[in-house]
Amino acid sequence: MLDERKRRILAAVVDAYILTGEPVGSKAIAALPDIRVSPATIRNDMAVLEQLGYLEQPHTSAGRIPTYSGYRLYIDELMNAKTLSDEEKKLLDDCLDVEVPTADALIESASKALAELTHCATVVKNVAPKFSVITKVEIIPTGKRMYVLLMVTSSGNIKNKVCRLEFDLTNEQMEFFTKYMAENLQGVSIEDFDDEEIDRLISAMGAYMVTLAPLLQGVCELAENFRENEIRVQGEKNLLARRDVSSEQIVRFIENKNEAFKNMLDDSFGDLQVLFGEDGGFVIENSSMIVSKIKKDGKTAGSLGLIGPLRLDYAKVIPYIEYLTDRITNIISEDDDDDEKEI
Amino acid sequence: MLDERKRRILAAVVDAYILTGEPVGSKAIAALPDIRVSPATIRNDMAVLEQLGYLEQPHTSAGRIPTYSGYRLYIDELMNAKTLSDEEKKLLDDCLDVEVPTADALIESASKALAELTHCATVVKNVAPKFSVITKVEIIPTGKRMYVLLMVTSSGNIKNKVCRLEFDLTNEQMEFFTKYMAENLQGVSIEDFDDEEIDRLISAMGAYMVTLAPLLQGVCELAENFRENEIRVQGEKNLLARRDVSSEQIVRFIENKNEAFKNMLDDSFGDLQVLFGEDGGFVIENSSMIVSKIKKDGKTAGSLGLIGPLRLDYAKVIPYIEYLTDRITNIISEDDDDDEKEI
DNA sequence: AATTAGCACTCAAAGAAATGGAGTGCTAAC
DNA sequence: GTTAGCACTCCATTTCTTTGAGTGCTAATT
Repeated sequence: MLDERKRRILAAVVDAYILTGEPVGSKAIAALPDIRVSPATIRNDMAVLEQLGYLEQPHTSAGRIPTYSGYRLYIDELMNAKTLSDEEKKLLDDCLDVEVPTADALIESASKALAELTHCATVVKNVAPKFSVITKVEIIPTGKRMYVLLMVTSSGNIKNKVCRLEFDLTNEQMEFFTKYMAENLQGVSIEDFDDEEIDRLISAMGAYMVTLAPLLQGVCELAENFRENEIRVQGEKNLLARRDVSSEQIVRFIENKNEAFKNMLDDSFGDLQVLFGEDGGFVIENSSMIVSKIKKDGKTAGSLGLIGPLRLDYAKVIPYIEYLTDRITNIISEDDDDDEKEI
Repeated sequence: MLDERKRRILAAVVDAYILTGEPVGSKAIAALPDIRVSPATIRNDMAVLEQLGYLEQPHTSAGRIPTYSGYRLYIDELMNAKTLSDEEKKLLDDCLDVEVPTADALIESASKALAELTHCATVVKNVAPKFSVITKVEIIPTGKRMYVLLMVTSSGNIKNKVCRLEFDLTNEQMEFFTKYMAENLQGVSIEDFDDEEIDRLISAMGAYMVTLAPLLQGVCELAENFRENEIRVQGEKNLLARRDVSSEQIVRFIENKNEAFKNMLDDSFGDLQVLFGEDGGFVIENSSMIVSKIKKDGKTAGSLGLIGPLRLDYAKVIPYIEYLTDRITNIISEDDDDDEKEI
């Protein structure tokens, strides 16, 4: 493989390129304190690194810039990821809003903070619905023929929906509905609650069927809302401000974010992955995306990601992301313990 | 004032500039079918129009472009606003989602449609809270020491908030709270419900004060949420894609939108106003903003606006906005009638 | 008196040529 | 294996030239 000196040189090239954005020449590398060979030697090594596909030249008489493989090797083996200082840890801890009632909101706060700290865009995928069950379905009359349906899940999320019915409900009907919901839906996983389940419920409802069917439809939609795990982007303006990234591609990616992320959290991937330029669904030239998984009970529950320029300060940013996802993973596991203790 | 020919020429210059974005020369104007004078004559007239401040030259040997005053005169007097064809009316009608339960959602749908149709950014200011009163406050237990507060207003809007209390509530406490809220808050205007009101309520609560104060705090926050009338922007990507508009200014404007809009709906303005470049709080170079008021009971209730390039197709876009706000004004007034009939 | 043809003039934008410099690859010496 | 030296390459920047659209003015025309 690569000897130590070539590895050093490659690392130095990537470091310098990330810092300046300019192609890096042999002279600049030779000037570094821990490199004790002449520019000529470095030129020879760089020629080898280019042949191996780690570096490339924009044109004959320019310095070198890293290729995707160059970045990959850098991230996997060469860079020395900065360990976070206590101050930085404190800063990140403070950003996490632990007072917030749901895991989703917690993750959201992390995403926001990360976007601000790194001046990049960030992405979160909500905690998967497989972890929550329905804890409550309520119906509240709010006006003539107007009712609010309310669904609460074990993860503390709430959604509501206004239903306009054809008729007003009698007290008896409302009581029946509430009781029926409590008996049949409490504890049901959001994931299992699909059309089949609905059909079963409707037909089992007997005499109330005709009147209450629209409400059940509403309940179904609420569950559906919970089920589609939202992907949210923060700080896209940070990206849009950069001129080395095409705003068109950014906008397109954000529009298709659900498509793009579909397979990205497959369990086959490791906990933290870095994508370059046009890996799979991620197509933003000159950019990279770092995605880190958030776990609960050892299973992937969601993810936190960062989209930035290709020449991103990985050594600084990756520890940030790792720390945040670790903290979140811990916090939502603690919550679990709490619940178990208390229930 | 301006004679007919000069008015024609000014209109022609603005039309052409809106179409092409290039400074307009005398020759191009002379080539138009309804202009029957020579380029030299047009040059003389354009020189006059320039002296009057309606046109300007980017540099000595270029054509003319409109000044702000030029655009203003064009919009106020010269352009022939296209009247909407039945097809267009139908298209716009279809965009309005009348099935939606609240006026805010209706306006939102108009905003979205307008952004798509015009490829511009749109802005909505919610229906003012002065039109809604509290119709319901509910508290729903959802877990150990966890409660959801729910507030519904007469305009059909719902907000909820999760409260984590120090202690669990007894049934008696919950009943008291619900009753107390119903007695004291139902029918209270969102606008009147401020800190003073809260203080009054808390001190009138007697023995329950200590336990229930945090809940009242929550209720207060909910009302506060309703009160801050949200300004939402749609289709900012349409603007960001344009290279003649500084994305930095766009982002800054959207960030400060609440500030910027504060005085913009003052009743001293007419129903439809057009702002250019840097009018008051609106500072996006090369852009203009059209804002149209939505009314209810003759009073300003909200507004729908559009932000686009300075060289916007006003003759097409203004009728769109006028039609939409008219329709919305009608729909939310109808609703009112409905309510009155039914109650 | 208003309009127009004609002409000299201006100036940005686009193209062409000249310059400078950073960086390379190769060879020969260390 | 490493390095100094040198010829070479090619982009970036500057400077100069050219082009052409458009103007303002004047004198002729209607």
